[in-house]
Amino acid sequence: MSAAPIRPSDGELAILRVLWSRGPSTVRDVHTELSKDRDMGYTTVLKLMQIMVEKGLVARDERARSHTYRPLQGEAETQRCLLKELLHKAFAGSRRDLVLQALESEPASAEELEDIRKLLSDIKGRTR
Amino acid sequence: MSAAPIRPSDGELAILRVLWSRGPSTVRDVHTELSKDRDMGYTTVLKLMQIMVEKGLVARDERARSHTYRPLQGEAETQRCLLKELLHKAFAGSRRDLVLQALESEPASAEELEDIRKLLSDIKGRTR
DNA sequence: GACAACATACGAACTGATTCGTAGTTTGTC
DNA sequence: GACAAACTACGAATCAGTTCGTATGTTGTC
Repeated sequence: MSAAPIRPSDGELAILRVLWSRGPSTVRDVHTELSKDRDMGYTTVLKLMQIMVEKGLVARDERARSHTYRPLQGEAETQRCLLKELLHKAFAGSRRDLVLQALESEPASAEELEDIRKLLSDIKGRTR
Repeated sequence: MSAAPIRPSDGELAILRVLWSRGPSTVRDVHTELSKDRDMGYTTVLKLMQIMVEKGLVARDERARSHTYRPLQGEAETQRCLLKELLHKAFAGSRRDLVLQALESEPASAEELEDIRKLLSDIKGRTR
């Protein structure tokens, strides 16, 4: 049994997303990547990543002078964790309502809907 | 054009949910309701609701000694707002992935899936 | 009128998250 | 060796959200 996923804060999530897409990275890598969007100092990212080690969100390889970090929990796992939280806080646990609002938020394109329809029949097939 | 919905904090959301389900309520009403779950002081709820007035989340009717509060934005609207935020923070904007994880989180029941399938074809019909 | 019950107002403490400056260490180059 | 560049460590300020104690005002009952 693996441990329950840890809920990352917003800043932590932003860093995790870089690690998920780039694979193990240094603080500089992550900072460079995040700097494309927001404007944050290098040591801010460093500090955040150090905290993430303590929390068990990432592991650090200290063999090289520039430590490399890798995520300790998967993207899907983390997404489910955050979604579950929102499900209970805002939707009283109704997944139906959640999906409804997800699809209503901005008009979904036809391809998007078709895509999701396929997804749904996949899951149904599996459940059967 | 109505104003963009305001993102409520967790505590504010809990209060809004009471107001959505009960309709206009006093601080005491809300406190009584929330006390069933968590354990929080009366003045904590009061303070929170006062802040919500300032933020424009709720309106206050001061005619009676016990002021009554009503929500200024709807439940669905607020849900979409929160969902949209999560969509971009955690799913890189992919609604498909979001719906996928929503359905995978806990195994969905057959009825639940069927329910959502209907929902989907409704939306498709509308888009067409 | 005195008192108890209950209401609002509000300052202040506390928490978790974020941000960054500064200090000190290691590495590479001349 | 001296210097610049790049790294980690860490204390401290700041901010939003939450919590609650205390002050103060109103109402109803005896």
